[in-house]
Amino acid sequence: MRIGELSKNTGFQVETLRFYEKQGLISPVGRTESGYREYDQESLKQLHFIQQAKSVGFSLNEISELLTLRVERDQHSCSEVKTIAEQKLVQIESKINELNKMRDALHKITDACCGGPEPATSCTILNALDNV
Amino acid sequence: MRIGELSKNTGFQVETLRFYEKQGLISPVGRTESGYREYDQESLKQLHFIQQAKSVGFSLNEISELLTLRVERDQHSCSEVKTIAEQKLVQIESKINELNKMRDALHKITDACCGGPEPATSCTILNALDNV
DNA sequence: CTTGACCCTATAGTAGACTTTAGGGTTTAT
DNA sequence: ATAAACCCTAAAGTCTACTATAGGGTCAAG
Repeated sequence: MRIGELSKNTGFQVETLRFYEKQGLISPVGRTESGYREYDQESLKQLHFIQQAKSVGFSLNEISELLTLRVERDQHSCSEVKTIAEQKLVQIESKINELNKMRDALHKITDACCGGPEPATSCTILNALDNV
Repeated sequence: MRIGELSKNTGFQVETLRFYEKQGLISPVGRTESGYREYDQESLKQLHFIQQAKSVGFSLNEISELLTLRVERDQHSCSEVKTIAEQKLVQIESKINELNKMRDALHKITDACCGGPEPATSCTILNALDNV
């Protein structure tokens, strides 16, 4: 399968696939005489893996690490994999907490504002942002 | 007050202050003969405003917009301000939702993993990321 | 045998929010 | 008077994850 077909089968754009190759995430099985990349089912599987990993919040660097573990499964322990996953979980949760705090703070000052057509001369939102 | 003192009083790095000036967020009251920026209490207030706005999730572009409203309070209505705040609230909430989904998905596959010292040959996390 | 779809490389650009570098004046304390 | 600390500008670099551009081969169909 050439890159265009791989693109259709995975939803990743052709440029993205070449970019992922440069990042070391995937690589073609070989090249045709004319230099075209050739891919097989394994590439397809790897890209599905990448899609899934992205969807649960892993960065490309982290995915690269996970792909290594995936390929070298027998040389690595479950705990190694779980540790990475748990770290990501902590990161996601701390982002959620941060955003929750933002939402609450913003909610509070937004609720206090009348939102009416009158000039914002003493707008509670602007005032709230003023007073530290 | 020169830029170094403003930096100390606000916690923003000197380079960041100059960067903010380039972005149109702040500007010195004037310059000394030798070209040094000079700031007053208003700069301090603006930077506190910026800090607060950042802390509730506004981007620099949005803060720039808010600063304009802040300065031209009488020419703008409360509803203008509130609209911006509410839009941001919606954005923050949708980010939270997205992260919640990620957390749940990751939680599910992480919980299923034993996390033990055995090889990751049939690690449930790696498998989960494999199977779309 | 030519046209269009497809492929290649290398390099640059995008967004956001800064940080770093290079090169060079000014002020202040000793 | 000199060294440290501080200030200036312009331009380039950082990070993430791509996207776009320029310029140029290859393959299948008509």
